[in-house]
Amino acid sequence: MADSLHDAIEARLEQAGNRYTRGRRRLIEVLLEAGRPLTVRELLERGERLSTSSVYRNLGVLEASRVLRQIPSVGDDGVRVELHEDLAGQHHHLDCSSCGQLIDIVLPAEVELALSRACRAVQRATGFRADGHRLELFGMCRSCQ
Amino acid sequence: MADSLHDAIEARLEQAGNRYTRGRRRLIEVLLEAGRPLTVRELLERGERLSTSSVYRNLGVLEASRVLRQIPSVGDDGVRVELHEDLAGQHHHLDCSSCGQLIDIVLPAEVELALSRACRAVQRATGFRADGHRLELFGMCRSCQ
DNA sequence: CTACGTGCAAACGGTTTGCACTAGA
DNA sequence: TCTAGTGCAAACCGTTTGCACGTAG
Repeated sequence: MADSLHDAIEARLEQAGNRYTRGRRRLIEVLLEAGRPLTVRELLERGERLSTSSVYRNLGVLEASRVLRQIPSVGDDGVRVELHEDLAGQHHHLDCSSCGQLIDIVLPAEVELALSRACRAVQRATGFRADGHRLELFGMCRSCQ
Repeated sequence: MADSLHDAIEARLEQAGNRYTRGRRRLIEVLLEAGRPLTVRELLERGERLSTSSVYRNLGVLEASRVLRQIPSVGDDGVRVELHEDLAGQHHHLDCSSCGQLIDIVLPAEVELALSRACRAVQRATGFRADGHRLELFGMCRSCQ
């Protein structure tokens, strides 16, 4: 599956003047295998031959090349990382307050539509140029209840 | 205005077995005066006689007593703090990618309604018990454009 | 050859903690 | 009086950086 995904990633990197090196590919593959946002710690644990500093540097490069996205978190386990929405499809997150895990969800089209309209309304009303939005539901996942 | 707000805060603290001390009151007043989410650094700069460790400890207490809320951020300036939604009213945030500031916004009731319905739909579909939601619009504020 | 990428170890900085002291009921 | 709260300084830990080496083009 998805050699085309790697091709798209390489294209974005090269467009930004960067290479799709082995280390960067390993990082992406760990992320794809997980199928959910991972912390840097999780990336390092799951990936072979990933070093801390290169992971952080590559997060910067991959984010600037619009391949990845960093998700802020209140917890003490640092930033989480996922594929950019252009590559992974538009989705949002459930944030379990008990186990701290993020779970991907896709909202009904009508809700996304309402959100997009709200963004444009805010833009007209406040002058804030909204490039995107993030919705997070917090609560407790099925297995933690 | 809003002695009743301080009364409500005191009630919540006492319900959780804590006191509404001077330090905690000073922290709340700095936050009220700002009228937007503040970082810990900003709290310390604006407040007289606030010490780092007490601020962090009090954030924990005030959050556990449902008086405050911490907002995660990707930036390097740490967590941001605002009044709990029960006290401040339901609202969301514009996140300027240039200056990093968070701006409060209130969404049209119809959008909030759609979001609430979406939460319940997710609950039925996935078993995730959603206690609340957070929407963030990112882009660039009027003065940074 | 030359610039980009990598790994190690040290530095950095936001947050937490140990401990002695203070204040509120 | 007695427990909760506070301030200082040190510890902690996620993240960044300097530097020497490796690698792709």
